[in-house]
Amino acid sequence: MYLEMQNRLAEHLRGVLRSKYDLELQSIPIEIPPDLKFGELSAPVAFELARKLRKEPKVIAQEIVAALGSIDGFAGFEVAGAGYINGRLDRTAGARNTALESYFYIRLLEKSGPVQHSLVEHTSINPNKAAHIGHLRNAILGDTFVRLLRAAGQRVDVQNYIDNTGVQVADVVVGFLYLEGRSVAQVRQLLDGLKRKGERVDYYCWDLYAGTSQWYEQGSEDENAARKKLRYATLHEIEHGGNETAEIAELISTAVLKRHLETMLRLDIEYDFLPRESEILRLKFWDAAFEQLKNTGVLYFETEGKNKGCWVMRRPGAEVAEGALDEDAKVIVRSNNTVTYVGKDIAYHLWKFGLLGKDFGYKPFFTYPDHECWISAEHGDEPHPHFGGAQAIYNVIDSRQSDPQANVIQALRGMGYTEQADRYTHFSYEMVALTPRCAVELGYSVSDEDLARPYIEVSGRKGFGVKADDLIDKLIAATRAEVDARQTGGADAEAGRQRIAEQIAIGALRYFMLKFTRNSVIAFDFKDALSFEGETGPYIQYAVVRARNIFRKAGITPEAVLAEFKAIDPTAYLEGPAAEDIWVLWLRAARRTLVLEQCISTSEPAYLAKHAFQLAQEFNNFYHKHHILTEEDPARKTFLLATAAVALRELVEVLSWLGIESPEAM
RNA sequence: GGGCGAGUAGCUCAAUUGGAUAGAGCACCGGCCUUCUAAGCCGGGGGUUGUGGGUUCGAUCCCCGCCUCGCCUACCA
Repeated sequence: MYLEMQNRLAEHLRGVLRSKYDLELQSIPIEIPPDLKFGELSAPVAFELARKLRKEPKVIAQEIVAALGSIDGFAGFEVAGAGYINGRLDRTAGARNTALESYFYIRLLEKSGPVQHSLVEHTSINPNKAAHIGHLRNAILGDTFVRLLRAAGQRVDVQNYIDNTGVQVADVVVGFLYLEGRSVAQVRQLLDGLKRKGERVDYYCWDLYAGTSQWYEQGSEDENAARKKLRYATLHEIEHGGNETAEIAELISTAVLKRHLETMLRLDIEYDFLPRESEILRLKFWDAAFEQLKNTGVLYFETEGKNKGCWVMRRPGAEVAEGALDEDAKVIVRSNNTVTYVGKDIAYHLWKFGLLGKDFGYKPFFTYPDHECWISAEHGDEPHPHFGGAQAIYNVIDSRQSDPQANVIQALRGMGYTEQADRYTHFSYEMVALTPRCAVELGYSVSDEDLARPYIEVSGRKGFGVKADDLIDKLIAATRAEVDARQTGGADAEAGRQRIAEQIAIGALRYFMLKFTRNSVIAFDFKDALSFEGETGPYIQYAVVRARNIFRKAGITPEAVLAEFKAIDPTAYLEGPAAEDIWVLWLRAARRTLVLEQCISTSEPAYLAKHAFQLAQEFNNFYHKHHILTEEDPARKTFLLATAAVALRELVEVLSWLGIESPEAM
């Protein structure tokens, strides 16, 4: 409702400016005033025009208000402060519209035109160790953004890129081959053994990877040099394929990848397609990209300076005089003819936009209750769904990768794909680090230098961090204890309690990862993450449960109440000082699509998290002040029930967009 | 050296992207359970928004200088 009214006001203002001053403004910002005494919507447009029209803002505002007349849905307009144009809504109409909004989905961008096809890539954990809290932030941000795009009516493919031939996988393979001295058969045996015992392969690799990383530095200088050589020899065998080393890499990376999918499924996170580095290499994506890059002049062969013999590209924003040597250029093809990571990434991104002229093979890999997740293959199965060829892409990758991401975008732009470059979003976010206190708590030895820092970066290489499954287990144990203590659902609700504890635990975790804006570093601490009070997921879920209890006890459904609400006149209950706090709740409820649009245009899910919290807060406030079931005036009771119904509907819907379930009881 | 980000209440973070009196949570202090569940509600103290200038009707936000911190910047992947 809010978004609709905002657009309506902006359109009318545009019309007034056109007819009265012959002015055409690009955008007419409409804001929500800081206090309800200023109305529900406000336009500071008069300030902007003051200089142009050489009049006082206040005078301009008065002229505009006079010309505005009356607008459907608004009770009136007035000038306040130094020249704000404040609009008051017709509260009765506003409440009725809000109550009418579909109980489940409202398609925000139903406007006109075809449905946008977007591709979101997230998670992308190297398949050589267990997922940790940093990966959780990535996956939760990505998954939530997918939900937001889908809520707005977009068609979205979810991809999880797998670097199964990189140095990280090579390191763990070195561990199996040379530290543990295992053959392919023995690795296979180990995997079977772990499976039988119900142990997690990714945990096993976590330790082995950290051990191997240490091993590279543990020996004498000569030994270390030899070990590094082994490392790169292993890497090249994996890249090349068709040998035992590559076979071990395939076994391990596939087993670990399955574990990652299981971990993420605990958080209700699913994928459609898993493109792998190995197929990008074997299907020769690079060769196709290289031709295009050379033909468009994005890449040039350097004949002088430190990059002599390499194919390089200019960095974005670099200013180099014509004909001068650009020593700072980015190397894409090394002098030994091998391709850098950015080079392969350019090829991959051409594929994402359907510009490469090549495609993956596809095989089914992981089955979800309602769909299949496919994986890339050199020779795929038929038939298969088609991925790639998207109009817009979002890469959920931490901010440390902003440089290579910018290079890829620059390359696309240079090749003439400017529209695609504009629709390429590096959805960047800051890392999750540990507070020194948390690191000590976990038993890591922490240097004095690190103890003085606000946070310490996690490191898979050092085996330093909190594993995702450990955190989830811990959260569920804590919520289960709380649920048991409260005897949630009655004394013999044993079976349901585990389910509820899981819903609350996941709600707490997802909310925790979403409440911070993307470019704020999360300094992780168990105390904060295990908190269920205040600005947390469980606080919001609790509000839902409270609302549901009202309807349970009243013996009526929210839908039935909203149907009854149509028949009463709520005007008397929406006006006057006593009604302000209730009207505030209605207004908040009416803001969902406005917030959704904001989240999508800024790629910032945190706004919706904040919205959910504020809505819950205002509902709790309302819950306390107005006792519904004892209300004697039947019309007023219907009005109060309708208020609760709208709040409940919005809470459940917004939580679902955040990937958080709404438990039946708490 | 260059690039990006950050610096806001004791702590952790917001601030509708330049708007009206800078707000939440935690922590601390004090109240509220015979009521639709206290994972809750109400009240209280807490601020020179790192710093110095500039731009304008208006700056936490934009520009310049300085200070502090983090990350990126290799023909490694």
